[in-house]
Amino acid sequence: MIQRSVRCPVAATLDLVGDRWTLLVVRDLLRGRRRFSELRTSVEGIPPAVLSDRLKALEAAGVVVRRPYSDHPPRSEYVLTRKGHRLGVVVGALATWGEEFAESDLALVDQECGHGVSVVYHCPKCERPAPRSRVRMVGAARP
Amino acid sequence: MIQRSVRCPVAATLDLVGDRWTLLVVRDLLRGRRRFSELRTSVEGIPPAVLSDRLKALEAAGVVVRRPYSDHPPRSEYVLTRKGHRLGVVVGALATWGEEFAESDLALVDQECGHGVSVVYHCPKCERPAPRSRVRMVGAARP
DNA sequence: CGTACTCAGTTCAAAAGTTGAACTGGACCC
DNA sequence: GGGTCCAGTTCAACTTTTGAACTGAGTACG
Repeated sequence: MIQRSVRCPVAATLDLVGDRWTLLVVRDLLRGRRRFSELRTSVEGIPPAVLSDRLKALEAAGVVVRRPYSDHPPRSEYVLTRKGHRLGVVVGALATWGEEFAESDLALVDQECGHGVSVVYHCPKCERPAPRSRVRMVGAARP
Repeated sequence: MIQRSVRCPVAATLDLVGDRWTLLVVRDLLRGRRRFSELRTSVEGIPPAVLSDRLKALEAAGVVVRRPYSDHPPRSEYVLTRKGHRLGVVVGALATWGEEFAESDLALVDQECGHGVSVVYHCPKCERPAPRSRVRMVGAARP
């Protein structure tokens, strides 16, 4: 994806993971898939050349690491970094919206209570949810 | 975007808003932009033909409504529906990730307390945040 | 030993999507 | 009557994606 003169975090994120198929690959890495062949079947319809490309791009972006687990024949698996795991919230937000507004039969659940969870705004300092209506995107000069 | 045989909410959402530029258009609609010319300048670099296409697709998906505000010359503005406003959490999640992991100088803030907010998992029944580590995507047969 | 099959990709031509630049056609401005 | 703004459209060049076939090393079966 083309480098924009972006300082917008949304655009910056989409530059890294906004290409077609990329977030579906991340979704399945989050679900524990690690190998090329696993991803190839679980990301339904992805052409192998695209999967290969996306994994290279995700590696270059520091979202996954490639871990060889055999030399002969050369075999690797792909594991999310911390940076990659944090994309879970993005995938979760897409899932939450899709559950409400598109046809689907998968859901996010909290394993402890078993309830369906959603993705919401949250103020970490006040330790409380921040209602949608109160949230704005603003310029914030950073060092 | 091509119709997949998907029941995955992530894929379903990406089918509607996963095309290049689409979420940047939504970002600026969330920021209150309404007119073609406003969007054209605020979504930096978007070719007008693409903006036109994306607005048509968002309208077809029920994410925006086109509201004529003049007959001669014909002029419309584009306003998010409830469905469209709910994409705020997706855009917010992309922003949260981008703030932490990519270069940016915009932030999400709660207007009431003034603090930066992030996007997190939340269990509405238990009324508490759900830690990332506890959240799983599972099959959930729906009527 | 020979054949089949798996895994992790690569190759390549055709199709689809994107870009950039120019153009349209009203309305308003002076 | 010339210039500008708005909301787009047109089109050729370019890039990306798709789908199908192929590779090459290793394992498994008989």
